[in-house]
Amino acid sequence: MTDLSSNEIQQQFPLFDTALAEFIHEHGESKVFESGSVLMKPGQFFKYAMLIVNGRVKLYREGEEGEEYFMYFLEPGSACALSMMCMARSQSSTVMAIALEETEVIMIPMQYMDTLMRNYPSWYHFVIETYRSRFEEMLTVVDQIAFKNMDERLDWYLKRQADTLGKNLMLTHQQIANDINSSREVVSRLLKKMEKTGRITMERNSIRWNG
Amino acid sequence: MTDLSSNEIQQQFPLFDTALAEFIHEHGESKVFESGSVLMKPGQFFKYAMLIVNGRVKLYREGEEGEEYFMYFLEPGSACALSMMCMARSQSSTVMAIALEETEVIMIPMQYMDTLMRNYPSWYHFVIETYRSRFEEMLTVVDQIAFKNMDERLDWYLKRQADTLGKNLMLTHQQIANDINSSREVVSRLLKKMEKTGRITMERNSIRWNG
DNA sequence: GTGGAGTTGTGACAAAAATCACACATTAGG
DNA sequence: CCTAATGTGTGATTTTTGTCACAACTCCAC
Repeated sequence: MTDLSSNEIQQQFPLFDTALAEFIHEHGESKVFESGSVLMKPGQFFKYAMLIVNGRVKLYREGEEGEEYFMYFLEPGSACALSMMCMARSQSSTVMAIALEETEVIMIPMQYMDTLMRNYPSWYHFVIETYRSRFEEMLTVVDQIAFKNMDERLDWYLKRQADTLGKNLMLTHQQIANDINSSREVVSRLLKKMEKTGRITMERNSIRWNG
Repeated sequence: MTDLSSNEIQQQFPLFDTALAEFIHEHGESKVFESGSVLMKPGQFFKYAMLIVNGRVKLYREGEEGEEYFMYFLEPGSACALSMMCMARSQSSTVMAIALEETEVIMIPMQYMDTLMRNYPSWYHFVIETYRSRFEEMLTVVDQIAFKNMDERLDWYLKRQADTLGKNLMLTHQQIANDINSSREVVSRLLKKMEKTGRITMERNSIRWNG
């Protein structure tokens, strides 16, 4: 039983019909993740599908030698595609998800997946849409790293951050470098250039995106 | 109505139960793509889910300036995840799929998706598994381009080619360079090194993978 | 205040990859 | 057999990115 009423659920997830919202209200479990806590980590086995009600989650890929690469954010009203893929524990490395703020989640136990799929058409529409949008997002990530140079990738990275986190980005150069798998010095220099063109304004520990 | 009997379908797609195989036999349409023909191209709108019965399909991403990046192969017994996502036409660039050999496909019209999802549990298990495995595959692609140098990426590329196409790879250096978005000279030099270590053997127009 | 940890700026240099400029070999087609 | 097209090898150079070294600045804790 979730903390949210079925009405509130339907409001957050507009694709759900009333019956589905009620089912989820009945069988889902509410959970709150503290800012900074791990929702998902390499090698994990999933027992729940996770729906984000509130807050913000960052997903990134970890390499074998501890490298990182930022993939995308999960926002309220979306679901964690990976949790729904009911993945078996994976190979060497997989995906890391951490809460950027206090994040409220509805956890739906795996055992209900069949029922949901069979009896609630709006559920599988939601599932398909979730997969589709994440897949598309991954494709744009591939585009960037496969085809673009650092300056363009950095620009794109900042744009995405600003789109979901707001124009005032509390990020150090080092954090950015980690997210795009570059080095602090390179990021510093490129940011400097971007400041000259007026695309950003820099302060200590933060960057303002001017678009 | 497909050319294949429901028995043959079940044989190719072991996850399908008998009822599903019959439904697909009934409502699917067989189609053969010539070697080299395009199954899917940027900006396309899908009316069918595609199941690969025979042959081999190569999927790659196209960049804005005509760059390419090889993503993965579709093999018999698998489905095109993208076709099943019922995508709306996409942005600037998306995915290209071409047949490497004569390829036999079952096309299932989109209008049956709801029925299939609702009444054939083995269908959505298949769909989920298709998404999951493609997503994982995309993640490994990201790993390579984000974290690895050209020599490792080339090695990984050749390994994958050998895994699905066999150890004798009919590829020119230029084709390889296109697939991994590098240049012919770089590929030539790296191949030379790999030949010295015995990992491959080179001939004109082909490379033998020795593992 | 003082000290120290964390952040940023910058030059010099190294490494990886792309590009340029050819030479030369193989093969297909007349 | 000759020629043109295609494929391959290799040095030299440039561009891009990563690395190293170190200075300077900010801020918090003591």
